[in-house]
Amino acid sequence: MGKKHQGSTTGKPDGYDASAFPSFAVTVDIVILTVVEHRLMVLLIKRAAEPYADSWALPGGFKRPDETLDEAAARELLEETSIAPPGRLSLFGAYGDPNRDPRTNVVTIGYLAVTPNLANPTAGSDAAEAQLWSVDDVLNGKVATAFDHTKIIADAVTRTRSDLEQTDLALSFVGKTFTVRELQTVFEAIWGATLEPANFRRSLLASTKFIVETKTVNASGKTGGRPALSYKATKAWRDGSPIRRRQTR
Amino acid sequence: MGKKHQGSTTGKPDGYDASAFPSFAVTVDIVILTVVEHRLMVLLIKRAAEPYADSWALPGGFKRPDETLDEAAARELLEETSIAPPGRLSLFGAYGDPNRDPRTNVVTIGYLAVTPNLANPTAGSDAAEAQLWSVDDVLNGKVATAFDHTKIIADAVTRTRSDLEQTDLALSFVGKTFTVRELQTVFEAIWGATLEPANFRRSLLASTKFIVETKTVNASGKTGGRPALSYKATKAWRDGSPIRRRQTR
DNA sequence: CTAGTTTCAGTCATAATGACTTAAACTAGA
DNA sequence: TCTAGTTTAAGTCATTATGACTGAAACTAG
Repeated sequence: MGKKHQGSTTGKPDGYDASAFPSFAVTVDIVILTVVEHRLMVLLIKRAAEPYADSWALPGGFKRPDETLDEAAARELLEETSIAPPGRLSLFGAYGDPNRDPRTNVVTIGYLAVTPNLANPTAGSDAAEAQLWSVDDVLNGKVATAFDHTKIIADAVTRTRSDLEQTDLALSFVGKTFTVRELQTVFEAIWGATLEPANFRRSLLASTKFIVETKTVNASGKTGGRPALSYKATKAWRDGSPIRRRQTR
Repeated sequence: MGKKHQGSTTGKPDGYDASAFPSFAVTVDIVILTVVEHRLMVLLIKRAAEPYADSWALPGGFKRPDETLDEAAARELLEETSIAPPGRLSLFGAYGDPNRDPRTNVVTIGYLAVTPNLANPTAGSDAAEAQLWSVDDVLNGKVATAFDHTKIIADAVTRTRSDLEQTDLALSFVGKTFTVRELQTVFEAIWGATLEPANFRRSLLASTKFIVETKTVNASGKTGGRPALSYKATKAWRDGSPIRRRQTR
């Protein structure tokens, strides 16, 4: 605690002089993830204007002075994608590199949203502008993204991988009822791993039941094989995921 | 994707008109944690000026336009506490509620820093202004904090509890060499739990060695008992903590 | 009716964990 | 100097969790 402080101990201005500190634009960017056909996908929107015209960008926009960051994220999600407030909309990062936006100083807050594999996620009046992309392709640079959005998506995926093990995030990727295989597909797609179906099932149905059978019928386009039972999650998942990521030793 | 977008698909301005979007001050606030005598402590600075004069606040300050958020956090940490760049300085949250600062629109980014239990952490020329407080006391409202800093500290602690299980964060709380008991104290203080010393030791020294003995002597003010061996961490910790938090079933 | 596929269920050996017990090495006081 | 108390280190045992399989059950497609 050697150095002396200037005025306020927090460095914030004592008075109201708005010109005494640099000003920034603040935006929220939303990483919407879903699993489609065993692949983790992210929703991106094609930019029409410069900079980064024709590049693919995360949905998002400016925070307003009279709303919280959470509210801004929920509002932008609805405005730009028509996706209803999902069960989960969580902040995972902040990005403020000086030149991340060539126009002005923009600090953006990254939010993570997850939706079940919708029947036709990109269908809509703006279908041509919004599209699901494979996360692998985005992170491998096969998709031209705007700003530092590749980095933001990478961080969101890292958080998602971790939250799979720590929370009940996996349930956000499936519907209210689901089959064991559907759940396993989520873990496999996000972790990029293959799990033993029998062991996976056992972990969910061990002494502490993480899922219980339901009578609902699952109408999936099956290709053959024994029909899967339909399950729903119990509250046990609140205390941590039953599925552990196997560390590569 | 129902609603139409106005101009830019990301909601960012197409031109350069700085008045087209609301401006904010952006600050970084740093939660510095350490463990002293079995208790998790946080470093706070007494505010001299309004608002919240005489309240206790997190060290922090304004981000400059020409620096990254990480750089701003490192700079403010050094300026306000003279703490050298710690091994870890990680972003854990962002706070932008409309009225969190009564003077102007301030969005703050929360950073977590951790230091070993220094011999005399608050000693220095400004000792009267900076002080370690028990995290429990802060979260129980026994300390008058400025702004929404109690909430920020709570989030930092939540992240710390989680990172203890996921990363090698625990090592940041101790020196380069340490005793098994010192490490256990860190886990116990942060998780608010008691661990079996024998099992704790076994987890660290199992087939995969997370710590190895060193020849250095630990000069701690002992009160009696068998002298503890000195250990240092191995790289095995990179793949996840050997100590798991026991879920309260 | 048969082959193929997928879900569901069980076995077995090994690893990890919680709860203890015991030994070792020191300090402090009688 | 001896003894009680304390702390670290090390070992035991039963239970649970996990990886790797095997096999039965229930469907589809030809």
